[in-house]
Amino acid sequence: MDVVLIRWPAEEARRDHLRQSGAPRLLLVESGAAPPVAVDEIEDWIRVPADEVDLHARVENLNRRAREREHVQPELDEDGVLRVGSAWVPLPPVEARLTAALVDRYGAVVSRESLSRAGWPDGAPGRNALDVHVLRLRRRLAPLGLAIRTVRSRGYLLEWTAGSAVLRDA
Amino acid sequence: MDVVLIRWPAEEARRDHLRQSGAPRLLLVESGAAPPVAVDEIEDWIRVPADEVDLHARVENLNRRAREREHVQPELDEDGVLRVGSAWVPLPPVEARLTAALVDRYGAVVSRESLSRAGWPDGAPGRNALDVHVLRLRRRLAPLGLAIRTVRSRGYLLEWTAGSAVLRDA
DNA sequence: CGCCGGGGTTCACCCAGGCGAAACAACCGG
DNA sequence: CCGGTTGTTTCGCCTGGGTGAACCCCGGCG
Repeated sequence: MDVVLIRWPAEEARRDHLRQSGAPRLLLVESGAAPPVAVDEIEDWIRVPADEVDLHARVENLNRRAREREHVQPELDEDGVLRVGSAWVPLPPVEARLTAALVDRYGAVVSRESLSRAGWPDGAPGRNALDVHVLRLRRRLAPLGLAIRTVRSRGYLLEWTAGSAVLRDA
Repeated sequence: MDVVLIRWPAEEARRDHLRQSGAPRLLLVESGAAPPVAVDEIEDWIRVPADEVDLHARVENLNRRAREREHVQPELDEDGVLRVGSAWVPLPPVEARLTAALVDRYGAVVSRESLSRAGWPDGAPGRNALDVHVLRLRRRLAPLGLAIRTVRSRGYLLEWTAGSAVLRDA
């Protein structure tokens, strides 16, 4: 998960997009432009033209912060709010139940059947419903640095975006 | 808790001392010196001489982060006056009661029902009354850097705005 | 080697309901 | 009489949830 450099304010749209996908960003503020207001923990800015050393220092800092995020446990409260550190995302009912199941067995594979039962306690709708909700959930969780990985024909598991293949057992 | 400006690396000892006491710091990096490696999330640095605007932006950013970290929350007194730092707003009766409920469970979701009961202890008016008051409350709280976030189908939640305009400079 | 099929992903589209916002009417206190 | 407060209606957007279909990746098989 590398830090992405973005020209500011020229590439504002790109910044929002990257934020959605949970990538750390360094905004290169063009002279004359007002500095941005930080939208999350993994964003920083620097005035250009900038010293190579300074730029590098800020990039490193962002990288470290992105990595630190992985040591926090995601928490889902009763009101469908998923929190990671100070960041949080509201989850709609179905996705909240799915997330509960995933967080519950965090880092381990949860079968499609379990998920389906978790999401729809009294009968699942079409077979595709689960896939679609997983997709939506993925997008919602991305900004928090969480990813839902597929284990083909087995199920899904929840982990950190930047996380390597390291097994993290309880 | 105001941000402390420190010359770097001249005042390194002072920086460590402030870090111990949990104060937010902005290091003024003298030209030629290497940028510091951040020791925590309430420290930032800027190369001097620096633009006034840039410096201010970083200070504000640190203030916001420090506030979050300390779990500082707004205070509502008996007379319907909401205070945050040195700024304040008078709140009319209904909105004061709603705010009380939100402040009470600060940072957590408050259901529409709870809010409705808080605002109108003996019987709620029409269905939309709450929506409208939340809207008005939002406008009143915005200048203080407070925002009421919607958690769809669950309720509302009070928190600090990402880009608050609250100035608490010396 | 190329075709095929199953499992997954993604997209477009639909409907329903929650919520936001503006505009208006009644009201209350000075 | 006037400005601020409160309640209501109405309109419309956006989101949540669901379905079907196209597509893609990969392993198996002729």
